[in-house]
Amino acid sequence: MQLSRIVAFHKTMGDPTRIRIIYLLSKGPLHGQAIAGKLGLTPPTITHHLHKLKDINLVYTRRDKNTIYYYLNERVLKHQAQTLENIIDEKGVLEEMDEVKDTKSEHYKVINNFFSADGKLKSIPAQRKKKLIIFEHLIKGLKKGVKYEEKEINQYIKQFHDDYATIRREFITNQYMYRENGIYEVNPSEMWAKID
Amino acid sequence: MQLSRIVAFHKTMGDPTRIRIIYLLSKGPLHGQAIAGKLGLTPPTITHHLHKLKDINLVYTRRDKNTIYYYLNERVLKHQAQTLENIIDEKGVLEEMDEVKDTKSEHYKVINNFFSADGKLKSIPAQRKKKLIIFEHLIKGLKKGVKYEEKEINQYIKQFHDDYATIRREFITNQYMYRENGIYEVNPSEMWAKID
DNA sequence: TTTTTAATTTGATATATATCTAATTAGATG
DNA sequence: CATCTAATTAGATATATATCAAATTAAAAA
Repeated sequence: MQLSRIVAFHKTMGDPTRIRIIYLLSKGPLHGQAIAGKLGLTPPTITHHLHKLKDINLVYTRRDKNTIYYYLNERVLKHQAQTLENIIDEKGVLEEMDEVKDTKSEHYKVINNFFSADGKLKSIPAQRKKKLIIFEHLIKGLKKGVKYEEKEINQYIKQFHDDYATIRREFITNQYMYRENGIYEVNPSEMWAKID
Repeated sequence: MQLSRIVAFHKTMGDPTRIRIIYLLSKGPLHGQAIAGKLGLTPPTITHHLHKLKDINLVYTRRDKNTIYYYLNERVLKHQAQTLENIIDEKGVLEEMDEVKDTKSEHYKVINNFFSADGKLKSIPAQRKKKLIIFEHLIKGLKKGVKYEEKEINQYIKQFHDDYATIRREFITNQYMYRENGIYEVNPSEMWAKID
């Protein structure tokens, strides 16, 4: 898990209105005006918060005629809860912080050049070496041993770049993941394409 | 759990510097200037963050001569992680938002009644059953297989309640821990006093 | 007592953000 | 097309906060 993602999650959770929204949605989907009504706030305010909740992938939407229903993505909540516990137990949670990766390393530079301040991928590097560094970075946001559906992978990649199809394909090509019957899973790192 | 406590926790966690501090402390206690050095920030900034971390009871301190060492309170992290998961499992995590409080488990209720908002133990329950629930909760903050000195045990208990001597004695009486030559260690849970 | 060291407080600055009203957009329906 | 409805955007305001330099405090050492 990347530091920026952990921070983004908690920052989003650190607001009473958003916790209330999550609580409401945990009992079933609702549309915007219903949420606004229940919380005594205006629709623009709700839009504002739902946008932030969508940014961390905690809600998703389904449209029915003119009305958009908001659903809670419980998987993300569970996953973040585990990450919290793992900060203490596991080494891997915040691996990017270890001093081993000194700030002058090439990896760090490439990542800094291609990711914008808000964590989005500005473009996909043309150079193979840099491209692999970026992909390796992205793949770390996925859990090992977890089976993902294709749309989950798309959703995850879309956080960083619109062209999720290309990146998803590259994940397979470079053996960061494998696919079986439309189910994706992260490969052990020994199988990944070699950067040097 | 009160809404305000959940929000305060996540608001505090929603900052990269504080996550870094937590990560550093998860590897062992450090004093202020050491943290400042490792993170490339000034002591006032670290003070600022440590104050916020103390507000949610996530760190505690021990003074050694002129130097104050900061310790991570892992129990609080675990507890909040559970709360996160329980938001969706309708265990009454946000009871103040919902009139239906009966779904709460008895353990949960007792813990909520006897712990104050900032995680301190308001009093030691008189009823044996409740008392054991509280002790079981406290004992989970200690590591299994680790040998503690008596003053370490005292230090740990003092985070929650001033009368550490009584609680430490109860730990032994109810077989949550055993003592040998002044060294304490957590017993396997089969040996603990039975609550029902 | 004087000096040293670590931590804290104070005050300033820059940035972020929660909320509202008013205006606009996107679909659906007549 | 014209109208209705739900959602979003734009712009404004008020509040919070992360950070630093400078000044101050607290405890230990000399």
